[in-house]
Amino acid sequence: MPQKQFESLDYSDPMVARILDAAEHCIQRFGIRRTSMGEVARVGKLSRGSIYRHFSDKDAMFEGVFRRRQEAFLNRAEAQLEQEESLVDKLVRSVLSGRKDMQEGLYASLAEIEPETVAMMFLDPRFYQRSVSFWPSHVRTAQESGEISAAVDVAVATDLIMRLIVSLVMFPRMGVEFKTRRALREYLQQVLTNGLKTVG
Amino acid sequence: MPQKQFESLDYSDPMVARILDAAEHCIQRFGIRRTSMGEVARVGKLSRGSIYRHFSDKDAMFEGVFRRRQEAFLNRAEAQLEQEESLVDKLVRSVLSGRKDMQEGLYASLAEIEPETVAMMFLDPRFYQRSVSFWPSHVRTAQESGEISAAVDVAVATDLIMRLIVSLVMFPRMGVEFKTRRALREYLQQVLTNGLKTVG
DNA sequence: AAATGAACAAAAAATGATTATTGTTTATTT
DNA sequence: AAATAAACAATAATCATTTTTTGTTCATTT
Repeated sequence: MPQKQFESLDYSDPMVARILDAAEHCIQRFGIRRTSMGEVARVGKLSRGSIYRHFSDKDAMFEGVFRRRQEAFLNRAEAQLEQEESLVDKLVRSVLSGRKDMQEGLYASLAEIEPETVAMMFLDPRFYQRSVSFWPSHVRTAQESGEISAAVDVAVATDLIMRLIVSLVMFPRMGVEFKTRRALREYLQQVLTNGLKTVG
Repeated sequence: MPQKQFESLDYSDPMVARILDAAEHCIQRFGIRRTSMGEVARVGKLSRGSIYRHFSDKDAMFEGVFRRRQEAFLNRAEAQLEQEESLVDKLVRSVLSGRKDMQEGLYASLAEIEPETVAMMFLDPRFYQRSVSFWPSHVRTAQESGEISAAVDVAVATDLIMRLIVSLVMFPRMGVEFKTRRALREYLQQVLTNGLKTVG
């Protein structure tokens, strides 16, 4: 019987949920540095010992908070993306969701208190790993519908998609600012289907 | 007579050069936080007053160091890019130069001492502004040679180019790792000329 | 004219004593 | 069985204090 490689947290465990809820609440109020295990215990109305039963240390607990958030984000994204017909529309949706999450979500409030911490997270390649595994199925669907070429390697297509999304979320403006949904869609349409060539 | 909008530093002024040399030396040894104006003066064998004659404050001085570095980098890049025949080759060259600079240059040594500072710099959109103005002429050249379409807006093409370079320098691996020069070139060729379509 | 050196108050950083937090353990409770 | 509460040494944060640094000024030197 093979061992599980990546034992995921059981977010349905009510104790785990309570811990993460409390920890997340603390992050929003005080940031990571100024939050103690005692404070999390107080907020969650549980004992410090219980936290250490579920998380090896402080880092693991906070990592759990962000993992849960990201998982929830990806689940919402997955549902949203089902609604979209084309790969381009999926990208547009992802960029807009990503931007919203960055502006309103947990990262936004943490960025106000500890911008360097957020900056470090964003530059950590692991931050994007989970999202990478999200795209290949959508790529294949787009290949089947003929939206993109079946000859292009799925991993390569996924790579480009991720780079575009990450870049457009991180830097709303690079050379051009795509203010409207339409402008963003046009841009992504162009890049995905033609690169910098136009089809005559 | 119109006022100069962006008064650039006169790097040829020997006093300015001495200050920046000393400051850069200090950054490499101690980082930004642990470097004092007195230390820079000592290293550069000049008076603290002289520094304040040329730079309004500490921030401006360190900004000068990085501006000079970036200007030098762009000048070298400009020369290198003249050698390359195609836009794709220019991108490949830029990515490789960028990666080298990040691994061996001033940012690399600062990242060892103050990673958060470097992370903050990299996420600051201003960091890329200078480089953006670098590309339009190359885009037009590529349009004239027919490598990319003349119908695509120069600013849009520049935007894509910048996003690809920044992404590939910042994250050598996203979905795929492009280890060889050839693999990187193939990827960029595909993206630039066809997007995710293949030309039949 | 530009660089220096010294003096200065205000701000920031280093210091060291004090307090809080961490991660572990144990006995006790639910 | 899982959560709690208390105790514990080791580590880390806090705080008041001292020291350094900053940015400015001005008389002196190159």
